[in-house]
Amino acid sequence: MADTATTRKALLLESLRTRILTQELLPGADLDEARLSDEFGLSRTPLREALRELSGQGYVDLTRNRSARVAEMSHTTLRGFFLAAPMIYAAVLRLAATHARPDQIAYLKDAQTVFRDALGSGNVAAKALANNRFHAITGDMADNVYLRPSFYRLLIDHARISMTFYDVEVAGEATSAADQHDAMIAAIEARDPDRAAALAEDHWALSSDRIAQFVMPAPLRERLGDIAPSVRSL
Amino acid sequence: MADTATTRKALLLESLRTRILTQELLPGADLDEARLSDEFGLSRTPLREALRELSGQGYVDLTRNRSARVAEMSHTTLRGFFLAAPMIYAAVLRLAATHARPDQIAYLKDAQTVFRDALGSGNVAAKALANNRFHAITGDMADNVYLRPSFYRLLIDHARISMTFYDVEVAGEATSAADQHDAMIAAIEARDPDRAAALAEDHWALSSDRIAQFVMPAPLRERLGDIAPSVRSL
DNA sequence: GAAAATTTAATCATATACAAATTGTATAAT
DNA sequence: ATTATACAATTTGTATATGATTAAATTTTC
Repeated sequence: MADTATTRKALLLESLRTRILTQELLPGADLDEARLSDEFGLSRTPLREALRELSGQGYVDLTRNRSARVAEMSHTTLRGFFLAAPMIYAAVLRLAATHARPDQIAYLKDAQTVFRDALGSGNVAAKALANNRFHAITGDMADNVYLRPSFYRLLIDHARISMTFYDVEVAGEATSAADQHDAMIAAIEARDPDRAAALAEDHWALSSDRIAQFVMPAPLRERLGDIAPSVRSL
Repeated sequence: MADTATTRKALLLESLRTRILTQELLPGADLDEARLSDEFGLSRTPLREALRELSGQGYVDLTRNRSARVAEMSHTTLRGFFLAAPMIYAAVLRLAATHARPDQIAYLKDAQTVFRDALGSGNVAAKALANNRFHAITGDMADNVYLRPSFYRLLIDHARISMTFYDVEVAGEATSAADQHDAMIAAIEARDPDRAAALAEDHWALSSDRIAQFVMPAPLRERLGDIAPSVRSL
């Protein structure tokens, strides 16, 4: 009985994480305790504890006497994301190349296989989740309790942002991301921290460009009087 | 009734944080739920939620079916601390100098006054807590949700390490730390990110030196046959 | 008709009770 | 003497019930 209950709790945590990462639950969405406890066949006590855990990891925001909500993403947080991401990504991958254990490298290769499969599937959520898992493993490899919380927080929002921006994918970008993953694996396996850090920055630049292009696209350049909905690139 | 209960919960959180920072609760110490709920006049339900929160912030480690424990500090975590601290401290102070609001600067000055008072008092815990509060405010100023969790995690262990090492304080070091705090305030007020970041690194170098001297002191240099307990410096 | 106040419904917070799991101890068998 | 197994005690995990707080809707008053 307790066995099934604890399973349900683990299931709930995994489900909420996935739904938040894939934006099935949008930023700011209300997480009603009664509704969720019904849905997962749990009482409200363990459910509330699960929400506390998710809050600690940055998935959820809590306010006293107010329902839990999916962590917000404003233009301010986006700015903070661009500032912090390159530094943390590079630091984590540098440490990963220093500390990675053989079994972790095996996990990473598995995750990369799953990622390439997801790229072929055309399933946007699968891509974002597979990418998330790949980088989460590098976070474990780095084995630094001080960088981990920030890195995971970044990965959450990187996945959510990707869910928005993978739709307007530029041809070839995804495969070059996959190639970079392979290069990272090689650098880690070769225990080459400098190369790993450099790859992290390259990888980031790629993501960054895509996101920047989405947030600040080339403006429409219609002349006054033009009526036909043609959009010319600059 | 609920008012006093929520107050007790806030009190519990504050008390546990303080006790952990000051090493009154040592790393690895068991946090028995029943005992704590008795001590603070709370039922176990809110107590368990409080422990989840503290776990998210890095004060406490949780394991299934096992009692909560104060977060460990091994030689591995210490190494990770030295690796991550300079980078995160500099980044946070740089952002603080960019984003600090006037009311936050006022808070920071208050905290610095408290810190100088604590230095005079000779109370080791008071020093560590006041220093912790000062830097926590700079963390708020930086206003970056991605750096904050790591920075706070660093501050926790910085305080705990200080509690060990402030005992063997070298004359003049504490006051120069206070002077650096003043310089930081000035840099933030002047909105000079580069100077703020540089000060963070200097400040860190000071802490770092003290800790290094404690962990790796100059070895005893007795000659075989020497009996008198004289300790010569190199 | 609009604004303010009071009531009502919904939701979150805490307390108590019960079930499950782990750890320690004692006894028996090898 | 040592190991294995069973039982008891302690502690954690979950469920249900009760109390407090907030938000909304209706009513009342100006």
